[in-house]
Amino acid sequence: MSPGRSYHHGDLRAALIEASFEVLAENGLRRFSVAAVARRLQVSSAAPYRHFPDRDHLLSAVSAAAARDLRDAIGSAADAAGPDPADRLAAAAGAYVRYVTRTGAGFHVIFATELYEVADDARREQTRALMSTLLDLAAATHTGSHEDVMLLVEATIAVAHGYTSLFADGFFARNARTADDIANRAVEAAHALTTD
Amino acid sequence: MSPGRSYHHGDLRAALIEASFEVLAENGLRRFSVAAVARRLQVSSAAPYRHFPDRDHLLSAVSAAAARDLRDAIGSAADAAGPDPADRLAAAAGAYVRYVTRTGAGFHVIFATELYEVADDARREQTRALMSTLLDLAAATHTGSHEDVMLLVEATIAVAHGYTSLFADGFFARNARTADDIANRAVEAAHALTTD
DNA sequence: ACTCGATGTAAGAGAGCTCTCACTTGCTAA
DNA sequence: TTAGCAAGTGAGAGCTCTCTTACATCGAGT
Repeated sequence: MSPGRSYHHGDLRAALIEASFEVLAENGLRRFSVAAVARRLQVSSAAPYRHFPDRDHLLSAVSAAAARDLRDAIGSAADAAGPDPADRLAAAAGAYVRYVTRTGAGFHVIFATELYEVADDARREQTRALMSTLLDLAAATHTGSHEDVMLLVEATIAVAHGYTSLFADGFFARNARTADDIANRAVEAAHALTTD
Repeated sequence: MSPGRSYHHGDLRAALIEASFEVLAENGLRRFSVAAVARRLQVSSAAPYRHFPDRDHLLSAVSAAAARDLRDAIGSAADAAGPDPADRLAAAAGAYVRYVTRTGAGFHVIFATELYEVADDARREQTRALMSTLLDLAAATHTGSHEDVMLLVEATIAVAHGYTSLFADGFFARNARTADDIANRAVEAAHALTTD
């Protein structure tokens, strides 16, 4: 226990979620571990289990927080993009790249298969809201069936997630791209989806 | 050791690479382990180390094999798509989705950051050849600088990889998509990249 | 002041993984 | 035929991880 901090942490639960983002950003989901999060906060490796019954419930809370923050980021980016519906949807792709390269928590975390069995109403609500926001942005671009709108959302996410994932895996390393470069290219590619 | 098989395997090296694909397809890169590959072949967990100095060198060999097979798959798909250059490049995206959903070994494996330090000329050559094939397909779609061609290849890969990655993470589970559905949608989205 | 519940710790069981080491087996070539 | 070597094996060291258990500490309410 470090001096200057009391025996009790204060808000370890929130701190665990925050530190989880840092671990995800540094190590990726592949090397995410409860132990690493505890180390980062300099608490014992048993401490997290006071707040989450197991690793997957911690990840579920991270997923919920990521869905909420990502939705905010997408909303802001869309508003900044102006009134044109196609611009607004494409801006969502850029926001996705920027958010996920910064935090490490993208759709692969938010919708991770290991969370399917975790009962967590907060997470369900946040992911629903996130999808709802994306569907609204897509629906504004053209009149189409609900199915078509969903397909457009999924295509936009696929573009954004593809760029992000390849960037995280170092695929663009030789070209020395920055996250902003990649985000801009994702915006451009996403835009192409609505003008074909 | 199972009866009917001699003490020596015959070609354990090749079998390890093949079994690695199966482990990747089932568990993903996240849960890939040398031990799991050895178990699948019913050899001792020490046996793989006769053929590969460490886990990363095994993965590097898998990467080389994946790059070679993926290049073949892309070449075949392009030829099947006919003469139109845009169709041929888009077909590569579909081939990518089909190959990677089947084998689990996509660009996240082929260009995995942990392989950057592994000296493996065979892998370097196969990845170079794969990129070369993609660059040729992209170059045929329009006259542009080498840089522009590279951007188009990267965008195409991003689309294909995004769809594949989300599919693998179960994002489309509720829509009950098959890999072929996803591949067709990737082709369509990739096509949009060349007609904007 | 005192108790009690919430939240921390230390210790460790049990599992899986990477990789090593000494030994064994069986093919190949002299 | 037999020596030598490539390629197996079993055992296990050493690491990290998840999660549990028994105990310690602190703050809040009586």
